[in-house]
Amino acid sequence: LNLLTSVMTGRGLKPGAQRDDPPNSRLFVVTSRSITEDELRDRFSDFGDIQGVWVVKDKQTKESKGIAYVKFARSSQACLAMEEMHGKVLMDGTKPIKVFIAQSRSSATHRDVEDEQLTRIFVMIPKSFSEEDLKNTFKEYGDIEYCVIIKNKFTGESKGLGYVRYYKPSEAALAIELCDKAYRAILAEPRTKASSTEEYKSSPTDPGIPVPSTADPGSFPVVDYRSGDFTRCLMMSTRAGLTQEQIFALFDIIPGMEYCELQRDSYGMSKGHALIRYSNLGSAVYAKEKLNGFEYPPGNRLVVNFIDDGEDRRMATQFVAAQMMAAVWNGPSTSQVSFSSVSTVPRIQTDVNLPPLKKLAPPDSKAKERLFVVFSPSPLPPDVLEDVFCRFGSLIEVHLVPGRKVGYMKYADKQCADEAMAALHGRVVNGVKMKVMLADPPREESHKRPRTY
DNA sequence: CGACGGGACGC
DNA sequence: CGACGGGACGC
Repeated sequence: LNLLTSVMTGRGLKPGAQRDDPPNSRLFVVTSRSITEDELRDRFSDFGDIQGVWVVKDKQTKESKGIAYVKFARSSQACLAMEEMHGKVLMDGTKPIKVFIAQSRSSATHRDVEDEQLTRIFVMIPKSFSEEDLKNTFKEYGDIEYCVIIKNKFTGESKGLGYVRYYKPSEAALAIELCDKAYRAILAEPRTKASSTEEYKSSPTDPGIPVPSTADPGSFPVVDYRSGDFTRCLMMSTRAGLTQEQIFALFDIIPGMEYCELQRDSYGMSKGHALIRYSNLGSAVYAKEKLNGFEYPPGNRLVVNFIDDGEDRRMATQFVAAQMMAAVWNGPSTSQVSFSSVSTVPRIQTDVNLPPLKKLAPPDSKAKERLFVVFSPSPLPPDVLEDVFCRFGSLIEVHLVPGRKVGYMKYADKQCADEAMAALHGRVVNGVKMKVMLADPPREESHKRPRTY
């Protein structure tokens, strides 16, 4: 009964975020001071289920301040009302009203919520989806301005994530409300500060602090090569207008460069960054350490980061190669570096008599069995785990739980998984003891994520 | 003792 | 410019 009362009057709601539940379902309306709540309710009720109307009034005089809030049950309703009512004259002789999606109460700012932030959604899609597939899937909710699938920049392979830009906020809201939950559609964050993850994974080095070009030969930077953030590919950013040839010459100082390309826009102008790939991880690690923060030309600091090239992480242990290079490195004059010693470093040290490597099962294989692995004292790198756990056949993938000392091994074949467990439980690999058990079935319910409509 | 649930584009 | 009230459940 109380719930019903709250819904009908818009009162009795708990303070804070509850009032904007679901998100973007409340309107901020700038009106003439003579407009009443009843008039607003009357004019806005065509667009959806109104849960409350409130005209802000002066504490003393009780006069309207010309501001009102209209709460709808759904974001799509609020958006539709905004689209239809913004600019309307509610009463002769008064100014046209302004209608915006209200900022959440907790929001610090009072800037208007832009349509820009309300028309683009972010979805999870099958890797096999083309942009055309994406468009066809989401066009039923409204006209689409464009669709983009996030792809690996090197292989072109889809990352299973996409953006859909609608023309109207109500369309994006409808898509989020109505599309299959498997797409996990949410409003996209505005694309300004160049994404989170890729940058997040990159150098913790403060770019404001110049790094001397010549590191002391004996010491090697402390980096956690187990984090899986290292690949052979680097991204170099520069503010100065460097040429392809300059960049090539710079990164070619480190042996093993096999690809170097200055990125250009459609007019052939430099975009201020270049992609560089080395033949091995050690070279890439070393190049990053040497050239990130390097001033070239003097006064222009280069920024060099790893980028995910989507390759497997099998070569991660070649990290040791970087340390060896550091040891033998004598500066740019030394152009030949022997890697012979590197190849003799054994990848895996274990008390297990390991079968030979076997191919992985296709990534889309159905998991028939999962192993739960506990590491002590710390988890092994994923590439080492893949190397070890693939040898019993049918391994689909290794999954480490971030921040924990446990992981899951997915197998396409039960027998293979059981053999791996029998062979590896209680054993030690590279000094890490492993418990290998059957994993509990994944818990089914997982719709905990708050939805953004 | 040790449990999974996700997510981001590059002017 | 134009941004946040009224009222007071029941573990």
